[in-house]
Amino acid sequence: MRLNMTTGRDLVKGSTDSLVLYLISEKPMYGYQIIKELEKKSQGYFKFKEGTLYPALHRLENTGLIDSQWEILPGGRNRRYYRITTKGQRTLAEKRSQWRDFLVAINLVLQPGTSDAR
Amino acid sequence: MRLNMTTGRDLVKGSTDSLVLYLISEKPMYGYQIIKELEKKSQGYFKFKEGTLYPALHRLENTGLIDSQWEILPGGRNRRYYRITTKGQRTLAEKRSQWRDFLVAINLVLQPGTSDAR
DNA sequence: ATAATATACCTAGTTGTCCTATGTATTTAT
DNA sequence: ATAAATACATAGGACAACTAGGTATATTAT
Repeated sequence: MRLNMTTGRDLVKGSTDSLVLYLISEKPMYGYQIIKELEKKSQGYFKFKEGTLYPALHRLENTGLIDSQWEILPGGRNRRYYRITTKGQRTLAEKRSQWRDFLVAINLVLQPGTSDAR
Repeated sequence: MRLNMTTGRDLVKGSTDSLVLYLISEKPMYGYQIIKELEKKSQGYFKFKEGTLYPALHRLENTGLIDSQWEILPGGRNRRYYRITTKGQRTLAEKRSQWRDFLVAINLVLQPGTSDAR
């Protein structure tokens, strides 16, 4: 039943917004494209579900970190392009440093050093 | 309102069980001790809430990754010591490799290389 | 003495993210 | 003709994390 036991995908929780924000910061992208790009760049590791990505995009837009613009394609298959905002860039920078802090903390714990404060 | 915006503690989500499992694997510990040790080792970064840790411990015990034994102290303040099981050790090893895979994937995405598969 | 803090356990209820499943609609490949 | 890919969307359920409360003893500060 529990599929996620061995995949380790739960680690993704909490990093979704950062990853998406980062990708969009490189160049404006639409949802479906983000899913494909993330999968390609990570060599198959990240396979975002639509039920994960689209709510995340709406979340990011609602908090003003990204904004969007529809591109009307010939036919009915339109695309919604997302662009990072100035606020989003500030937040992304913040998230980068948070990520570094997190890694440092993890390494401190895993470090087989003294557990005594000095 | 949203306090967690700047703390970056959401990154912890998904790594709680691994951290706890790792700590216990070093030596048997009781809940309160785990909270304090994690805080000390991480130099203040990890400050697990009781509402986070105790359910996590019960979760790990229910899935057979750890087991517990009460230590009766003189007075009424007893301690419940947790020990990693064989199954827990296997799972911990798995989680280590998942963590490595996750870091690799993240770095692949953040790498400013070609996004073309080769 | 007494109040506050630290130690030590616990859980019910809320919140929020992620996934499943489903829906709509067009285009391309078989 | 039919399946798969492209492209968007959301309702519902599962589950982890936190808030906030509870119980009880020991220690430290006032």
